[in-house]
Amino acid sequence: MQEFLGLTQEEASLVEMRLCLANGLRTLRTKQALTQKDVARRVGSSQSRVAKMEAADPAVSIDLLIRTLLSLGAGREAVADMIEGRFGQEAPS
Amino acid sequence: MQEFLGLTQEEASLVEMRLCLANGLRTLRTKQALTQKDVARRVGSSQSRVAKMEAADPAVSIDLLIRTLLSLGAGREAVADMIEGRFGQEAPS
DNA sequence: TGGTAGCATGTCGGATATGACATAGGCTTC
DNA sequence: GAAGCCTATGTCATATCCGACATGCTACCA
Repeated sequence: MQEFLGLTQEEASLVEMRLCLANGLRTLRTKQALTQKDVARRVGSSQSRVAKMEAADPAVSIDLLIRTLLSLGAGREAVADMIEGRFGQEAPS
Repeated sequence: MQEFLGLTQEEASLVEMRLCLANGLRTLRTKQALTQKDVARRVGSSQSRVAKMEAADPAVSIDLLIRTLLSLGAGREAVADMIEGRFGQEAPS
C-alpha cells in the first residue's frame, strides 16, 4: 500500500476504507446473485449510483456505502472487517 | 440493545455505529487533552460541529466522524473496533 | 461579582452528495 | 445482427450536510 500521490496518511486511509467497502459490496451482491438494479431498488437508489459505489467513486459517501451493505444483510462486524481491510472469506471449518 | 422505536434493523445499526464513533471521538479527544475547538481547527471545522459529532447528532455524517477520528491519530483498526461496538476496553480472558 | 474557558444547541447560506435519467459498451442468445 | 440484460459513466436539479456564527449554560477562579 502507500500509493502516495500526494495524499496525507488519513486521506489514504479514507480511500482504502472506501475501496474495501466497495469491494465488500460487490462481493456480497454477487454472492447473493443480485443485479445492481436489485440493490438500488432495495435501498431506494439507482443503478448508476450502485455502480459508483462499487467503483469506490469519491463522489459517494461512506454513509451510503454502509447503509447499502447493511441492507444487503451485512452486520456491523462485517462492515468493521471491511474497514479494517480484512474482509473476504471466513474459514468455514 | 434493540431499542425499537420504529427503526428497522439497519437503521438501528447505523445509529449504534454513529454512537460508538461519537464515543470513541470523545474518548480519544479527552485522552489527548484537547478541546473541541482544538479538534475543529485540526480538521478545518468548527467547535459546534465537533460538539454535534460527539453528540452523535443525526445531522453529522459518518464520513465526517471517521475523518475526524483519523485526524486524531486513530487508525483503521480503531475505527473498525468502534463500528463493531468493541472500542475501549477489551476483556482479554 | 465579573471574567474566562469549555461545551451544547439553533440557524443560515453555500457546498456537496443524492436519485433520476440518458447513454454507451460488453456479453449473451436467438 | 438485433434484441435483451448488466454495468459504466456523465449530467442535472434538489436534498442533505457543512462550516460559521450567535447564544446559552456550567464550572472555575480571582
